[in-house]
Amino acid sequence: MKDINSEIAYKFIRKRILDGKYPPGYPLMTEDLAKVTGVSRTPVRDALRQLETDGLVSIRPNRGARVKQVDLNEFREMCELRLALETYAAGLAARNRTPVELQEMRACLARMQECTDRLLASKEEPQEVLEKLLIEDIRFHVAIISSAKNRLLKKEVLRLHVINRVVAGPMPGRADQEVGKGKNRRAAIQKCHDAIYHAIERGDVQAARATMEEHIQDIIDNFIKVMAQTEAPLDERTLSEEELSYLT
Amino acid sequence: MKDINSEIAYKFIRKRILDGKYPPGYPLMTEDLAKVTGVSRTPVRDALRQLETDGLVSIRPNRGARVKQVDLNEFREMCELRLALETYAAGLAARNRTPVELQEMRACLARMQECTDRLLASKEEPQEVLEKLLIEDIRFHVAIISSAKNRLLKKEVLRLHVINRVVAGPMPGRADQEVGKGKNRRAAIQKCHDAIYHAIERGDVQAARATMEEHIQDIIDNFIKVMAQTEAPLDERTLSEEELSYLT
DNA sequence: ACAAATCAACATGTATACTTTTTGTTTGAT
DNA sequence: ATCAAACAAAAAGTATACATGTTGATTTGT
Repeated sequence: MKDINSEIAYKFIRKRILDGKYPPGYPLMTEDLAKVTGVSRTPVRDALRQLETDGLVSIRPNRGARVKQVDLNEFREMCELRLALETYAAGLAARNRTPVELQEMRACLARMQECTDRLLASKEEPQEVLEKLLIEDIRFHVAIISSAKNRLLKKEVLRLHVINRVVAGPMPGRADQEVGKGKNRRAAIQKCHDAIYHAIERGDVQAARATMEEHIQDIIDNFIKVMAQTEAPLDERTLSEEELSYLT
Repeated sequence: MKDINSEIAYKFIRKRILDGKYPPGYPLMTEDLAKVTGVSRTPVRDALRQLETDGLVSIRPNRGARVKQVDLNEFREMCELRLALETYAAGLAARNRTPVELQEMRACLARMQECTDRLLASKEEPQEVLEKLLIEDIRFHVAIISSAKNRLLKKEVLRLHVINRVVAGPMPGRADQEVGKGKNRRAAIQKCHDAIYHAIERGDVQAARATMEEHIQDIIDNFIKVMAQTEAPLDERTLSEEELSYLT
């Protein structure tokens, strides 16, 4: 991010958080991290601050840093943010997309269709295909956000996706959660994607928004369902007051 | 924010940025700030990082920090973000608002109406009334965001408002820009606010969104118009690559 | 005289010693 | 035996000295 050494620390810690080696709640002590990363405490602290703004770490004054734990309420809030941003982005994409971006989306759709077909054909659900499907799904969504031509919007959405990923756990085992389990569901998702694509292609802002909103809402509902039965909700309340400081 | 001393520095610098004493582009040198704030460079650096995540300061590696300058493109992007978030928030508010929150909104509307009436009556436009109008306007919007019951969303919107405020310059002189100049325009805004309120009151999600979107879009259009004739656009490009790091 | 390279100054980035705060344990009184 | 207060260990926060990089001016070569 900023400097050579703090960037080393940043990348190091971030990687481990995304890998799941530092799971949510894991205490991140500056001295230990300094030893492990080979830099001093100062750049480690910088890195932790940066990770805090990424939403991956929470720092409490005089009490150190931990890998962020997201309780169910905060998760809901993050989902609503995604919904607001990605829906709006789809509308922008319908206005601003270029031919090559449309081509990219079509390519993603085709590759996803291929994966889906393969899954429908075989009785088992090979992990490898599921993961490929997930990757293409992400690509598709990123292509749309990119077409919106708004870097801030894109950055924010990607940030939320990354946090989501940490909450959900590491890559292997995520695929079936996100891509959907039943064959019906998978077919439905494919249909959704098609609808979104066509709305964007014909420049229909309202339709792009509506279809995207429905799609994301569906993903989120499914995700929360899976999450609620898996995890025990953990909390970490910090009451606001930003409203007050805002007018002073 | 975090620690005692870095919080001192944070508040100190933030205040001056919002006051306009440190205008956009102003170089923020750690040593100078350390002297002025009475703390050492370390907490000053922390404060600058925090301000960077607030979007008020930009830090470039090995080249120091400056008060953030927003070029016209980035400003447009921020506006689109606001549009996405506040529009969605209005929809949530229509679902989640409580009676006392509705009361608060009505109170704001009444006070704004009073201001508007006073302005329509007198020939001049006393600065004091304009500022009161602006304050009530902000209160109204904050009340809506609060009713959405989403702290993340609210925090993000307030963050954008603060940046907007810095871009627009200090309080005196802003009022006429934001509140609108002509009497027609002011009446139109009042109508917009009423429409938004009624949609939220009757729990009409779609109408709340639609009216809010129209309203914010109108504010933004006006703002950009004023801004474009006032300022020469300045740039500060940093090419992304976050898309790449996202999949690794 | 102008361009490029060099050097000096200055600001940022880093390491480390020092201070303060937190946290858990021991000890003492009821 | 229980609770509380004092204390000790450890980690965060802070200050400062040192290293590294940037900037702009001076010098040198063509």
